[in-house]
Formats: sequence, C-alpha cells, structure tokens
Amino acid sequence: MAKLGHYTDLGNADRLLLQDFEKEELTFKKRDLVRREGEPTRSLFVVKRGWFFGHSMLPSGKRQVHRVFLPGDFIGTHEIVCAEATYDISAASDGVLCPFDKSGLKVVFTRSPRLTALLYSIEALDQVTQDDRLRAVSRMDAAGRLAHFFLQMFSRLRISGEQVGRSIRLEMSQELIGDTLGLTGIHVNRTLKQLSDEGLIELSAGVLTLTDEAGLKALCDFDDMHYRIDTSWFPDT
Amino acid sequence: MAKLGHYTDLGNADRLLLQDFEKEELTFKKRDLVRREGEPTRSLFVVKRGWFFGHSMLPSGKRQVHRVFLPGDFIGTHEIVCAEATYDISAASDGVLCPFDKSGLKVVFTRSPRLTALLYSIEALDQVTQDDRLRAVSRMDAAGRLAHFFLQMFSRLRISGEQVGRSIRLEMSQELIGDTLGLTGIHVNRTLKQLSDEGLIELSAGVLTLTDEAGLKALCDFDDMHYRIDTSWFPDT
DNA sequence: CGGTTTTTTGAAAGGGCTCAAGATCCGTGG
DNA sequence: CCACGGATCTTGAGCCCTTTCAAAAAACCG
Repeated sequence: MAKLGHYTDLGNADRLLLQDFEKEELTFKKRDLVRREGEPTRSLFVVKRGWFFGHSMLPSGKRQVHRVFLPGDFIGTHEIVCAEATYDISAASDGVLCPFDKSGLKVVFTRSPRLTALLYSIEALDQVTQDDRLRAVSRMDAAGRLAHFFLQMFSRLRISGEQVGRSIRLEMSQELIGDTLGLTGIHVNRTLKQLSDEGLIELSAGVLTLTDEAGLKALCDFDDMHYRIDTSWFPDT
Repeated sequence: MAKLGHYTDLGNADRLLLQDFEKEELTFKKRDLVRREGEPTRSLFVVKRGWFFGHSMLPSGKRQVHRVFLPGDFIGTHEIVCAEATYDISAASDGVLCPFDKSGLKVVFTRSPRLTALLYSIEALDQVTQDDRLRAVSRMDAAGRLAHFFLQMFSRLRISGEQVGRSIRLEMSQELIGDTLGLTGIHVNRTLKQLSDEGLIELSAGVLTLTDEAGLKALCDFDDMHYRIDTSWFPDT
C-alpha cells in the first residue's frame, strides 16, 4: 500500500480493497521454491518482506532470471493471463509473501475504476522497466549492464518507501546477478572488481555502495524518469 | 477487434467502445517516423495495416528495437504511465495507424469491467511475450534467437486473424532484425544462411518460409502456450 | 568446526563484432 | 522502359569480450 500510495492518493474504499490482498502470510527461507513453472496460477502474491526472483532453465543448462521482486511488488500479475505459471519463483533471501486469489482482481475491476487504472499503470510501468532492462542486456557490455542493474534496483527500492541511502544489502549472489543480466557469474565477479577499482562502487559483506552514481549513469545511459506515473487520465472514483 | 475477439466473446456495448478507437486513420510510408522519444504521449494507436517498430539509440551508437507492432496491436499502452514517450516509433513498411486519445481508456475503465479485464490481459500477455524474448536475447546464441524471433512472429500473426501458412512477408531488413535481437546485421546474415543450409528456413525476396518448424522449436525451446488467455476470472459485464 | 555456498584468479577457446569492399535489389526520375 | 543512387545483402579476415574449465581461497551456516 505504501508503494501504491507513492503514485496517487487512494480513497478509503480503495484502501479497504487493497487490504484484502494482505490478509494471509507465508514465510520463506532463502533458496525456498515458492512455486514451480507449469503449476496452475491459482494465486498471486504481494511481497511483504525479503527479495524473491522468477527464473527458468534453458535446455542448454543456462538459467535466466526473469525478474527480481522487492518488498511492495506484486508477483504474478503479468502471468494472470496464463493458466499455468511460466517460470519458477524462489526466495533470494528470507522473506514473507501475502497470497491472494486471482478473483480478487475481479472485485477491483468491478468496484473501483480508479484503483483499476492504478493497477493497470503498475503493470505498464513494469513493462517500461523491463523494456529498459532488455535494452541494457541486449546492447550493453558487462559494465554497462551491471551499472544499469544497480541503478534500477536502487530506484525501485526508493519507491517502496524504504529509506535508501547510498548503500543497500544486495540479497543476490554474483551468479544470480549474472543469470539476470545474461552473464557468467565469473564475469560478473571480474567486472565488479573493475567497477570497484574505478571507484564507482564498493562491495563488501553483501553490502553494495554506489560511490559514484553519476559515473554509473554515464556508463549505461540510465534515466530514472520512469518512476513517476502520469495519473491525469485516471477516472475519479 | 478481430484480435480481441480471438480471446473472448465481446458484448455489443464493448464493441461500440472499441469502435471509437478506430475512428481516425493516419497513413505512413516505410521508414516514416511516427513519433519521437521524449514527445508527450498524447495518443495511442491501433495498427490497422503494415508493420511498425519502437526503437532507441544508445550512446555507443547501437540501436535497440524494443518492439515490433503488427496489425491489430495497440501501440503505446505500456507507456501510458509516462508523460513522455520512452522511444521512437517508425514504420517498417507502408501502413496505417488509428490514433486515439489516452482518455479513451478512462471510458473503458469506467463503463466496462469486462473489457477492462481484457485490456489488462492483453497488456499482461504482452509482458509474457517480452519476457520470453528477453530469455532468448539474454541466453541464446544467434541461431536460437532468430528461431525464437521467427516463431514468435508467426504465432502473433496467426492470432491477428490473418491467414498465415508456412510463409510470410518479412517486413524487416536483416539489420533491423539484428537490432531487435542484440546482434549485428552482418551476423544475422551469416546465421540466416546457416539456417537455410540446414534446411530450417527459406528466405528469398523478402518472403520467409519455415521449412522445419519443429527443428526451429528445438533450437530455442519455443512454447506457444502463451496465446490463449485465461478468462475464467473476468467480470461478467 | 566441517560442509556447503560463494568469491577469486588464471589460461585458453569461441562466438560475435569490426572494418572493408563488392554484389544486389529497388524506388525514382528522365 | 532504362539509368542512377541509396539501401540491403554477402563475404572475408582479424580482433575482442565473454565463456569454459579448473582450482584455490573465503565466507557462511548449523
């Protein structure tokens, strides 16, 4: 709710509808599998605590991390159209999820055009973010991809209402980051070292510090404008 | 409307709402710029005829094609959250677009929960498609990426209600395909030749034929399940 | 404190890129 | 209907970023 509230004012009725999404809680430990690819997508989730990620294997044995889910994110909204899950979901750290039924959205769609518009926008925003990621993964070298990934991560965390300074706890192994960016864990390691040597980042004991944010931005043409959405066309209620 | 009707039955009221999206027409010639990155996103489009594509430049001089838009597709729905366009849009072939105002969606959201759910699903489906594309671009070699791209293209065209056999007219240069897949036009050319030599495809005079669809699928782990959506949770009206 | 998961580092191989240049295709104007 | 110029397709050679394979050091967890 903190995250959604970041974008627009919510009426009381809308707050009540949203509360229904966080009634239940499920606890997971790092490396736990939340759901396997191919399972019926009965429920969606809201991330309450911790980091999660969606991933799938390729026949070649390579793994792709499709998304990283942070506190406040919805999990599975984009797969709602599929009868079966399109990829696995696991916990990147210890964490808590709130599951709710697909049909919960039906209620929102019927009762609150404004909240619907907001959900639609969240979905759309997610796509803009993914698009940006595709651009980085598809066209940049290792240093650029990492810079882009870190900046996007910071940007997303800042929105969820958490206090984020220049440092965060990175709840992902270098291998996992590699699978997110289409790189080998090994090469992630080498590139990370390079970025450190150049004074752009600092990384120790799982804590990542952006020493030179401007320098990182220059490396990957990052533009943070995505995170304020245009609500001018929203219905009033 | 043919495309949306592919997914679910539309009531009369919904058909009327949709008709409003195709009132105007704009004609473009191959290579025309439809809209530039940074422009205010006043209107969205429906593709009536021809192929279009969204693209952006990187500081390195490389170009990324974010999406290819085919007849029946909406253009710009995912960017509706941004006040400004996130990338350029150009015509890949001669074609016709139907522009309509952002606020057209407001009407849909307010009047028809069912149509709203459908639009939301289209958006979500698009994301599943893009996710799949990311997986290919991020983790497969050139042959796999091309195979995946072609199969996805065929699959999308089949849904739009057009009659598609084993051949289509490919309205994209090899360079453009390269920019879509994170490859050089030159390397696309070489790989295309390789695929031909192996009897998987045939390509001449801009017409692409999938000679061995199963072979291509094996190359890229393609799964076409995405194109039937789950409407079980849709509101009734 | 022992086992597992991560991080590091080295050396060699490979897929895709760059640079270059010719061949083709195609729309346009005469 | 033909000629011209730009776009697109081809092909060759050498280079570079990233991957592989291997193995040791560190860090983490119960």
